[in-house]
Amino acid sequence: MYEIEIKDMDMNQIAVSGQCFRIRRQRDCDAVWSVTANGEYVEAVQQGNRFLFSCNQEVFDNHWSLYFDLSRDYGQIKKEIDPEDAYLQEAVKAGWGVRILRQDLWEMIVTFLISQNNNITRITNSVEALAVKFGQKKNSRGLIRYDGENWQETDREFYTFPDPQQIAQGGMEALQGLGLGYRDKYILDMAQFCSSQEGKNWLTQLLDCDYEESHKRLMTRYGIGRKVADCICLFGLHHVGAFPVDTHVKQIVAAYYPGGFPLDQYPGIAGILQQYMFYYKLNK
DNA sequence: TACCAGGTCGCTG
DNA sequence: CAGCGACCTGGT
Repeated sequence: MYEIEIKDMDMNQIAVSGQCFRIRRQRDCDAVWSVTANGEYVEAVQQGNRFLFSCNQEVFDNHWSLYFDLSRDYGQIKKEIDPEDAYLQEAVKAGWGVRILRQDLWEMIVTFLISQNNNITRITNSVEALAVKFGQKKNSRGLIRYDGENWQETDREFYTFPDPQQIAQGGMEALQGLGLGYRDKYILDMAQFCSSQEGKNWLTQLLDCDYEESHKRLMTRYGIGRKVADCICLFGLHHVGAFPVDTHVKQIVAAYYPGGFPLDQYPGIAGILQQYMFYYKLNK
């Protein structure tokens, strides 16, 4: 176990902010969060700014610290927001603990292919169904309460998110029954492409492209339009200047930003502000 | 019963 | 290039 103090972070807000679909409350205990990412698993308990993780400090420093984007000062971001912008200020007040996680590129590609014209409950179910069906079952450590106040480690099982080959393996047939709907063909096409050498290179090279270039390259693939490409840039490549405009953001802009959202005012951080607004709209 | 959900595709004008 | 209907599916 490892205990650490972290500012500007709230597990619940992150879990329901619509950027990740594999952070959820541990089924046996509401206070425990289970997090699956990059082939690893950890559980966490939060009390205010204090967090207890089920991994040791070395694993936390090498893995989870990066995942939770701890090197970025979100307090500073908040200070850069226009104090006159009432809606954004309200959004930050509500979603003060939202961060942009550093998630796996391939997982984000598949996840946001699933997300189109869909809702968060169904996306979550489909992502988990993919993991259970095609992912690898692994063992890790979790947290369990042993008296009123203290925690100890316990064994857990989890499923990794499947790689392209694992998803492509069974063809269209294997993708039925996962609630993917018509998106199944996009996912199969992407899985087959990313299993090829050309696709592997494409994935690797995306990591080195700037926002403009990666957005352009993502858009060339079947099933990825402007919005999904922006989500992949923001959540899978950590281009936090990307500003995905979905149905909710459209509604926000229409209601509160008659002249359009002032993107010019926030170069390089618009995606973080978008996340505050998105969280606020869905959870107020 | 219709409409909606973190949209995109394919077709039409 | 812009506009528009179709689209899996589960929930209100």
